Amino acid sequence: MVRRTKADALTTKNELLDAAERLFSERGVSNTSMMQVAEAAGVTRGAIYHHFENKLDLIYALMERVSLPVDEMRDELRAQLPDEPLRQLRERSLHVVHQVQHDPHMQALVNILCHKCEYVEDTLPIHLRHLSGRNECIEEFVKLVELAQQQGSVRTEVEPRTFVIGLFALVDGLFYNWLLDTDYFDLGRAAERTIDTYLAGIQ
Amino acid sequence: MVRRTKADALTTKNELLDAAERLFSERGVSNTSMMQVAEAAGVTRGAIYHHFENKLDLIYALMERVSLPVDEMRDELRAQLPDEPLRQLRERSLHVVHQVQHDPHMQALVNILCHKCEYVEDTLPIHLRHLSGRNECIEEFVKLVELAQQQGSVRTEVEPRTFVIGLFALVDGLFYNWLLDTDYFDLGRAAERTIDTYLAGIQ
DNA sequence: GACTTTACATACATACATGAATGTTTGATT
DNA sequence: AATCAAACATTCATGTATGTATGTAAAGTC
Repeated sequence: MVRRTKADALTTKNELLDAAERLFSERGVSNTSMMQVAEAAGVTRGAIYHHFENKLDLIYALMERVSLPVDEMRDELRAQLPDEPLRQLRERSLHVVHQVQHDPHMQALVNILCHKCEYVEDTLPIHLRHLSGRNECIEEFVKLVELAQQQGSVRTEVEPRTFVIGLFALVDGLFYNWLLDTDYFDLGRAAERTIDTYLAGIQ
Repeated sequence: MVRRTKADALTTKNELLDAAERLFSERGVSNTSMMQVAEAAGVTRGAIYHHFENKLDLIYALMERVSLPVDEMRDELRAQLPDEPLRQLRERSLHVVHQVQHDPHMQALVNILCHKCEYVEDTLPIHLRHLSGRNECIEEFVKLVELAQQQGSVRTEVEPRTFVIGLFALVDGLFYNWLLDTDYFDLGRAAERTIDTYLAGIQ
């Protein structure tokens, strides 16, 4: 099989991304060769190197496919619950949890970043992106907690930043452990209970 | 350099372990070859394959060097605080946090397991060990929460298991994020505050 | 003191993975 | 209709990791 229309090329590219997502998530990034990805997508290595520069570029493209809907959710909740900053925190956290639990792409990607990919110098650009996204989100959350504090619904001795770091740690930790063994507990249920417990601790 | 006494051999073995710990933690497991470990320890590859069967065996040996002091702490606290199960939880959690923060070996190992090693089929024995240790510990913690519930210091609608999973997630998440950038927040301080917040949520 | 074993070093065979170079076919353009 | 370029396939050159086999000198053993 040789060369196709532009639409077909896009199909090939997506099949490559799907295959990469699956193989990386199943067998690990450094344990999966470009050839294996190509074979799984039904093409040769030539196809991959035509669409992506190298493995890093491929992972990078995987990330681009997902992380968009986070921002919409923020704006939506901000409009819906303008006077309840803590509920915005809660709903945004639970929303991400819900995505990871039910969206296969999201789940595979978080799994890759969490368990199937080593944090080394080569992958720095990817992880820098990860970190900057996280930090940005933390800043937003801190503002929400400060707002709640001004409203009097959060004790004044609570440090907003430390509290938010804990919330992120809780969610990340739930992902981390759940992805190790998705049968060990129900993610959505555990997230709801534990986040509410954590939130109850500052009120 | 050729062959030495038994004591020297043990030194060589430990230098190999130190080198592996450092390189794995700095550059990732699959990104570090046996030869690099050997060179860093000042020996040739032959030395490694003499002391360890392969890379997995080496990682396994790294784990053996550390995880012992956890059990002592449990027994000690159980004796010291027999009537305060929640404080046992708190102190045990904070103790592990303290270890990760201040013991270089522990920190490197957690870093390796967390960020520098892919969870794939090859490394299954290692991760199974990790999981079984975790689950065992979770069971102990659940018993402590149930005890606290019987004492009336924890609300009855709290599910002990879910609560404990959250506590583990919180601690794991703190490790996970702190190890990504140890300057971003102070681990010990954040752990103390957030764990107390979480515990306050069930009282 | 002879013999065996330990503790490595050296050398080799094999197996992949990568990246680039080159070839080929067909859609797109004019 | 001719040309160009996209979309791959194929091939090759290179580097590198692994495991093993073999060599060797000193330590242990009796």
